[in-house]
Amino acid sequence: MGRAPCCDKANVKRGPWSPEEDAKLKDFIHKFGTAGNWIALPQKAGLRRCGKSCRLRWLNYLRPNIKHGDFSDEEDRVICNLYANIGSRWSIIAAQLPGRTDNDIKNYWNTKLKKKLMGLIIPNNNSSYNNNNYQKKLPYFPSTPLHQAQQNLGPFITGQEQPIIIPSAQQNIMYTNNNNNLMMIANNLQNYPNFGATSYNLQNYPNFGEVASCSSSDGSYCSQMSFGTNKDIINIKREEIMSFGHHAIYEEINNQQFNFGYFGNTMQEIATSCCTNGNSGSTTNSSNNLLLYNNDENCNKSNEIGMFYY
DNA sequence: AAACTAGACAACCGCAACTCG
DNA sequence: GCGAGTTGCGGTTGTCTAGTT
Repeated sequence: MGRAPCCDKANVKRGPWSPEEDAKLKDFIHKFGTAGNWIALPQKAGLRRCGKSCRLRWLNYLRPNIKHGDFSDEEDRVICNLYANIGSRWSIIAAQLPGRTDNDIKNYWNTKLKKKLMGLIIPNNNSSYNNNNYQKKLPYFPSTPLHQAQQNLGPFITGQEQPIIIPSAQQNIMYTNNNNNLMMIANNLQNYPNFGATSYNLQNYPNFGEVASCSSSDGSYCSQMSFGTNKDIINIKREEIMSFGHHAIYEEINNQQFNFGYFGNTMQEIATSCCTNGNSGSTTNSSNNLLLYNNDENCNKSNEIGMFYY
């Protein structure tokens, strides 16, 4: 025997709300509030609706101070940063954007923002390679099935396009992987044109503008990594990072730990840390390639997510 | 002009967490 | 501590509309 339904579906109206229903619900809540019980509310208010439906309609559209319409650049930035950090926790993200609802943000992300970001990050393999076009040198950062990943990586593998060169001596690379949003950051960018290019591209994009930076007191190496927006910068000292298990970086939000990224002095170190944190990374042969995969629940390499040369 | 398609967004569903007796 | 009822959340589906064929 399953759970009892929350309402009698046969006698309940579904679909879009009419202005009359909206007015009834608004009027009732203004006069009596929700009385702490959404399930009983529709009957009291004279609505042939499910209590859950009433709650949703009120929270998403009828309550005061709801903001509709286009999202601002600042809102884009907040959504992107939070999504990169905590994933699809829409209610937490909505809490940071006054007037916006979780449903609104979820729809916006799924229909617009995600595409906007992917369009900037995935290289367009159809156009000719141009040394001055840094977009073409960006690492491959998609959340795509393997076959599509291979398709996109094809030109790199076959040598039709230049691979991304990451110096093996590269220090303090940070590789973040949160719900398939990936980015790669390195310190001493001025010494590494390719990473400088990556950073340049990301920083030119307002939503990633303040995502991350490395700094040190003497500039010789990265002793501290910052991650976040101006409002919410998290500084993690190198010693602290290295003291985390497997070089993984965690952040606590609402008493829950979220994986924040991986840290290592070499790509091998990053691969090792990825392996122990839900992904797997491997170095292949002597050509200094690094392949990263998302693991499925059985720990099989199921989804190629990135390929880097160094 | 009709049929079709894609995008946007509103609404629903199922499940887990929470509350309270 | 337990269980029923309720709420909150995130994924998914449904509906509407504008654009295209």
